[in-house]
Amino acid sequence: MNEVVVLTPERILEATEEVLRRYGLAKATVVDVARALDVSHGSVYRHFPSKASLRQAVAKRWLDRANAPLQKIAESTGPAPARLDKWLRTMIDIKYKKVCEDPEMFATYLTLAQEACEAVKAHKERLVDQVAHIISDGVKQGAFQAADVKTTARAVFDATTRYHHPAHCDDWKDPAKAARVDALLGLLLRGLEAPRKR
Amino acid sequence: MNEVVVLTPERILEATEEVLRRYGLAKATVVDVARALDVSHGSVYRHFPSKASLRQAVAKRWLDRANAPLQKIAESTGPAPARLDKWLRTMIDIKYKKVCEDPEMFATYLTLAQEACEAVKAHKERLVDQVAHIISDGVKQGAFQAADVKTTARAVFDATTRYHHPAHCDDWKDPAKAARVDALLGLLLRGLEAPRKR
DNA sequence: GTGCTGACAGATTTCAATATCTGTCATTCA
DNA sequence: TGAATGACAGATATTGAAATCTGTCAGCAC
Repeated sequence: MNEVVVLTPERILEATEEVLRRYGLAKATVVDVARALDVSHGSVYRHFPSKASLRQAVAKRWLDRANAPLQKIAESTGPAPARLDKWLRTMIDIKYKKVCEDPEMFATYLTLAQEACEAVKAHKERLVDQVAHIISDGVKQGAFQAADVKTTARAVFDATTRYHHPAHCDDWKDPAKAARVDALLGLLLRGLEAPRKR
Repeated sequence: MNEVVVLTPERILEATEEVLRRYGLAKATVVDVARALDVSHGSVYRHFPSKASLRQAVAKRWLDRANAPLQKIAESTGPAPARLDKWLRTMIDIKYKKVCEDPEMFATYLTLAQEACEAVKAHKERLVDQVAHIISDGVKQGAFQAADVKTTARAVFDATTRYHHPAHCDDWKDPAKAARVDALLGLLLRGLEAPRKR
């Protein structure tokens, strides 16, 4: 029963992540990936048309993994204000933990993400939709006021940029971060709960 | 009356900006600056101890210039909500115009600012103090609610990061920007005006 | 004396030769 | 027949020698 191990896109992505972790973004080559899988580099090109597309696929995988827990919170039930608070704090935490536990890999993913900016745009769109979903629930529950849910969701997402956008990750070790996040989320939630004028 | 033109720090900074504009950040050398002033490069080192300090001084000048109009608004009188709105929109506009009218020079200043991160920190502190000043007026006027003015000011500053931090300048040409800024500022002002719970 | 110069040492950058990698494809192997 | 190979051309990265720059300082000029 000598199972022949077939070369799948999934296995290639796995190996690519390993190579990126080991060699770093700048030094990782398609030849390295092929070597890790014990195949010729031509075989890799049978599954991915270019090195760029391989990198994109790695970035996409990473974004999908980051998305899953947030999706879950967005789709849960209960009072919207607490849910939005939790969703935002979870997003902030996910990013923070990622950068803490493996800063080099975080930098790698960051660069990959910049290259795959279309995938990032789609990812952000999904996140804003999740916020919109929560806010929409909040409006139904009478807890939130919002003229345009999607626009409001985007405003909330924009307002927290400093704590989830990787460009600001150097600031995340600020010891006053927790207090600043509290102040920011408090301000936003009060803004959502407030009656709109005119 | 053959006035002898003396070499001042101010003249050196002027020449340095000119050299940066002409050659770009990477290629600009102290020798170039000296040549532009028609002196030996040793003379430049009489006024600035190092190339790094010269760059820092250029960055500082730039930050100070950007600060002036905002300071004016912060110190003016009248209803705080409108003043805060104007202050934030002015800050956003200043950055936007800078990046539009000369993107290369903006990139240059951005790198200089990263090097002179202490000066940037001080600059941001000044800006937050201006926001705090406006919010403090708002509280006195009964228009705003704020437990801790400085913390609230920081939250407002943080919340607008996406529209004033240079890391996001690529997003500033988004045609929906104006609408998104409106939504964000509206949300923040409602949050400031809302009564605090508990 | 004060301010500038220009020659210098060590650090940094440039440049061109060399090595490695990306992406293709005719050929092999099961 | 369809996946994998490995040799290849053109693109990209590495390397080390040469050129340039940074920062210092003894000496010159006013």
